[in-house]
Amino acid sequence: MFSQTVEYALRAVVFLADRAPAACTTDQISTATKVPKPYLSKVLQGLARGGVVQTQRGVGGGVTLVKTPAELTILEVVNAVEPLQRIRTCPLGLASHGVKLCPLHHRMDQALASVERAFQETTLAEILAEPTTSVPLCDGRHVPIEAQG
Amino acid sequence: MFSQTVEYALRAVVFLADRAPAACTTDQISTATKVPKPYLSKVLQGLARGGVVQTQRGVGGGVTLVKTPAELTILEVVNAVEPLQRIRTCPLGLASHGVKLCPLHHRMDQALASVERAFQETTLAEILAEPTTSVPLCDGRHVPIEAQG
DNA sequence: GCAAAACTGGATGTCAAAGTCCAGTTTTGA
DNA sequence: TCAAAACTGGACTTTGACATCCAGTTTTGC
Repeated sequence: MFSQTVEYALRAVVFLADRAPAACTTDQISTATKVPKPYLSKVLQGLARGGVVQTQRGVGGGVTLVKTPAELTILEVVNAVEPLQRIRTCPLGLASHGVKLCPLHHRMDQALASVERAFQETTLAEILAEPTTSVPLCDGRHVPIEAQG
Repeated sequence: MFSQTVEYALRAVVFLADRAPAACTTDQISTATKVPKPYLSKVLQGLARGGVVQTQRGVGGGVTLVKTPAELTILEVVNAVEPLQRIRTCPLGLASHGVKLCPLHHRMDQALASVERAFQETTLAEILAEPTTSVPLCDGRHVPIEAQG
């Protein structure tokens, strides 16, 4: 249902949000999120083009979020790499339908709308803050030195 | 978001529901739904394996729905050709997570759940009955002879 | 200046989904 | 019986997503 690219982009952004506002290298993100490094760099390029992250070359460089985790929604991340396509015109291309969808495609679009809404309503900060019995982020969660036992 | 195969399967089933309980040939369905005939036959084979339709060879044969339109949901059609995959385990394969999903994948799965719910709640009969200003089915809607002007 | 750290962008490889083709089987009706 | 109507199943082609590789560019610190 969701492409690998979207899954990878979200993992990377969650990791970056956890480390924000520090810059992280592609290597660090790749290791923590288990995304193949060469492909991750492509995904990050997409996120950069979409205005979600900034990159900085050279020693000490890396990737950082443009917005704070509290301002960034899942939807923005998804739309940066692979825009969520709502159904706006009849896929059969029937001129007679114009802008109005037939009942089938209307229902399908409602399902897409519910996904869009769920993604729109969730910020990265909320994901990091969510209480859970397991480790909050899928591995690689940053724990400040002073907080470690 | 939804594959071509799912889109094609739904178009075919909506058409069959409209003609139910009559049998339709692959040719008729292909023409009305604008799905390439060779590929449509593959999709229909999937629907047959999934128990959504029955096929009958030979002169006068064709494809029919196994259930009535009122009993058949969109979800059943989708699951027959391409099961909707909920996220049940951590995609990173972390043993430490067990059955509990991290917040990111929990949110993604909630989005999938909302799609599943929307599809579960809609029957083919509801799609055919839905009032709309445009033609109810995307072209090829059956109008009984006695009702034509 | 130079070497190491990092990202960039183009070329390439791999694989599954989408789509096509066709010879074969079943069924009906004349 | 036989031809036409229909579906079946396997082989093949095409396309795009996923993934890799590498030479090139930018930046920093010594």
